Amino acid sequence: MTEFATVQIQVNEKLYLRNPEQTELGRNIISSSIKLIAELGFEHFTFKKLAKDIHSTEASIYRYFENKHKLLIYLVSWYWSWMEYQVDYMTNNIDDPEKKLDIVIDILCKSSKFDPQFSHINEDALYEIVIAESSKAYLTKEVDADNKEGFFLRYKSLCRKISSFVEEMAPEFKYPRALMSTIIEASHHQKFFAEHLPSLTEVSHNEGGEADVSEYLRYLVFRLLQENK
Amino acid sequence: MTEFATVQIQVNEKLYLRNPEQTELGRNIISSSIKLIAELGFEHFTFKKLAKDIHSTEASIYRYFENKHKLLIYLVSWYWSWMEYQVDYMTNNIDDPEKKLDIVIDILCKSSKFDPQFSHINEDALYEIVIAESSKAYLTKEVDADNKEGFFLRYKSLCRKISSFVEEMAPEFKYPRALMSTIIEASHHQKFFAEHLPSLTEVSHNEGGEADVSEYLRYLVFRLLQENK
DNA sequence: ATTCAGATGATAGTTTTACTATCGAAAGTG
DNA sequence: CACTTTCGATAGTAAAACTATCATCTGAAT
Repeated sequence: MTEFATVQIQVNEKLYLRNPEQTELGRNIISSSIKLIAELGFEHFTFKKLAKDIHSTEASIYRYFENKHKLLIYLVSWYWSWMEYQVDYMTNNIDDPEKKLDIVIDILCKSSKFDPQFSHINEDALYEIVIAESSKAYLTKEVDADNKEGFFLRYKSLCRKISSFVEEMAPEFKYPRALMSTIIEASHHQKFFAEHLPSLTEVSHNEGGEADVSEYLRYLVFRLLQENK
Repeated sequence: MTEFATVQIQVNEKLYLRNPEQTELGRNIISSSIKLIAELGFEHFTFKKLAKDIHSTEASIYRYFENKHKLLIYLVSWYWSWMEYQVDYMTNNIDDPEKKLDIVIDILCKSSKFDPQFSHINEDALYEIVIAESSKAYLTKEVDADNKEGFFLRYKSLCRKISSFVEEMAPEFKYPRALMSTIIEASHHQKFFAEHLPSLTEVSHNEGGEADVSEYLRYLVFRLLQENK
């Protein structure tokens, strides 16, 4: 624990049985699960493999998370919370909504490097998980029950925040929320397509070349909003 | 078998072990799996439940499909193939690319009623599956191998076709493929959000009221392309 | 120092899922 | 009528997804 003001990333308490941030084992679970899910994909990821990786047992992991789905929602929520913090931080003291949206797109596409300062969280691996697995967090039959529990508040909060920038920039525009959720989702699947199904997009996949996705999204957003100023 | 010219919906032969269209059991597998996946969600759907539903056995089902993931890809591919047929049919003899794109959006959002004429396929249930499960077909670690086998040709073919309309309408526009894949994906998740996470979109969820999603997508597409004529 | 609660590890066991293998009956084909 | 293909029936395996119990260790309260 440092004595510096640390960023507080908030996730819903109902997502875990014991707070993983507060113990060594908990932090090991988080950091190893990020590594393993990114590596194996969510379907092939199991608590048994996780236990083996951190030299612990399945039973111990079940004391932190009810099941791997809740763990996934936890990781994704953490990510949204972290994104929102970055948006707050980077748009602080900026008034021009156009500039703010520009920054948002950079953050979403990870074009900007922002020091994570979370030692046990591999941010790049977590981003990979968000791209390929995050939609599985809500694309289930339990979505309504999970939503009632507040599991998606972080996503909704981020979407609300960035759509408020849209409203500032283009008050007449009718679809700020829809556009921002479209942009968030598109930032993931366009990146996935670029890498795996390239004929579905003009966005190209260069190592570290995230500029492309953000260019596309920037074009899309500003074309749409400039008319509605 | 009728003697009328029947629509040929093509899916990759490697997706199945035995062609399900050619036997009674095969068609039962298809129609019941559509019903069950829509009802239970893909995660809770098993071959055991499917077998029970059609009064057959697991072993028999495994003679048609290697596993439930291939079955999902089969169903989704069938859907893309069917979409492309509808696009061909409905845009036939139409020259104006703007009009063609308008029709495409209607078809994607199912605003247009088009007689399926496939007795064993419940089109509405299949559409539900496409909305909530189709991205799971490619969001896996096996995506590159599956793509090499040609499992996603139907999606890519549809995307290629409708982006050619974009190119016709706005030859200067730089992202026809990306825009069309964005629109296809958005047509699903916006509908999902409208129903389950409504704060993520302005699109509203009225019974049968698909007009909303298509209105949003139409606005998006034509705003973007009208500048690039 | 002793006790006590909480956290973890070790072990074992259950149910369900995802398959694979074998066999025999039925049904259609040459 | 032989022959092949299809399907159902049954059984079995390996792994996944948990649940339960008990012993140990640690740190805090008394």
